[in-house]
Amino acid sequence: MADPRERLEQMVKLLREKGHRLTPQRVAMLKVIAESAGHPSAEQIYERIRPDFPTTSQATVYKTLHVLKELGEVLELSLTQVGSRYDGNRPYPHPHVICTGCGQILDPEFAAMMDITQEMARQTGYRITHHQLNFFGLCPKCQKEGRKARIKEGN
Amino acid sequence: MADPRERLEQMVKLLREKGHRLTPQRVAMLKVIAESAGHPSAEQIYERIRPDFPTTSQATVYKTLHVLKELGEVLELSLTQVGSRYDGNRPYPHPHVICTGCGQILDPEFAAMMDITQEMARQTGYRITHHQLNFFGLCPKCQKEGRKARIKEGN
DNA sequence: TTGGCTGCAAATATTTTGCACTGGC
DNA sequence: GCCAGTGCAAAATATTTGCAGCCAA
Repeated sequence: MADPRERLEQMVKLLREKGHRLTPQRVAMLKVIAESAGHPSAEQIYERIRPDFPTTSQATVYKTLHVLKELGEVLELSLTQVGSRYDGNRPYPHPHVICTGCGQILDPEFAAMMDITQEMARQTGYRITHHQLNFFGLCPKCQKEGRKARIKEGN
Repeated sequence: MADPRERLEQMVKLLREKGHRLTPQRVAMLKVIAESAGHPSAEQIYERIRPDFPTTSQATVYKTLHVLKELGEVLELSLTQVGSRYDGNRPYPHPHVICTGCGQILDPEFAAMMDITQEMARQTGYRITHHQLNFFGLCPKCQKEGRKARIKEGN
């Protein structure tokens, strides 16, 4: 994971360059996103800035997330059964491994996606712009504790 | 694509075996699913059986889809921006290539997913049960017509 | 000064659920 | 006849939108 301070500065700089305003609420959000090692939901981001900005609304969180998505500074992980999660550290398509027991999300190493994407483009004639690759299963801890899947992610 | 008649019989047989009832509405749904070359939404299935069963409700469609998912007879393709699509012909995880211009969905050939899944399991210690792999881009036709992406599928 | 941003509320869209009634087996 | 399935409506979820007032630049 990148250094949170650097990451924050990057995002601040880009927002400025693109003519977006840096309100205190927005900066607070950026901090949360830059510091999150995991994959927070909009709700979680909201809860984390609420202590400092009690009047903040979810709408503001969603609106800023939308801006950040458009600028390519966060990746939205669309998980139907759980809602969206946001990754501000690796804002480009990459695989995720998701525990259906406890909800933990990992970012495994996997370099071959570019080749596979090209093969798909060749096979279909599509001009492919992005992808999503998610694996679902039980993490080691949930296996040990005999936990059952709560999230039934279909695809 | 499998022969629709055979596919229908398969599903009918399994529902019977598992003690599910075969109501006329349900059989109509099974037919639609077995005959669909594409990836219909719940709504589309609903619209297709409505002429024959005008009082049918969406709830019934969703409930039957749920049963079929549990029996492993349909694959649910969770596309956040468009809602879920259902594949009754290849009810196991496989890649999809989705046109963000017109919504067309293809099922390309790709054999290596098992190996990749094993590699992910090895790397993370997860017991992986299923996955989703979607590619987004413009189909040849939309490229030619200069169409722009309408669906902005995140990941 | 001003237009982007905020925050509240209402709207949207999709899927799920409760429940009385019906009909498949 | 029993009970799963149906159909209507209401609920639950998650996200988006409208708009009046505010404030970062």
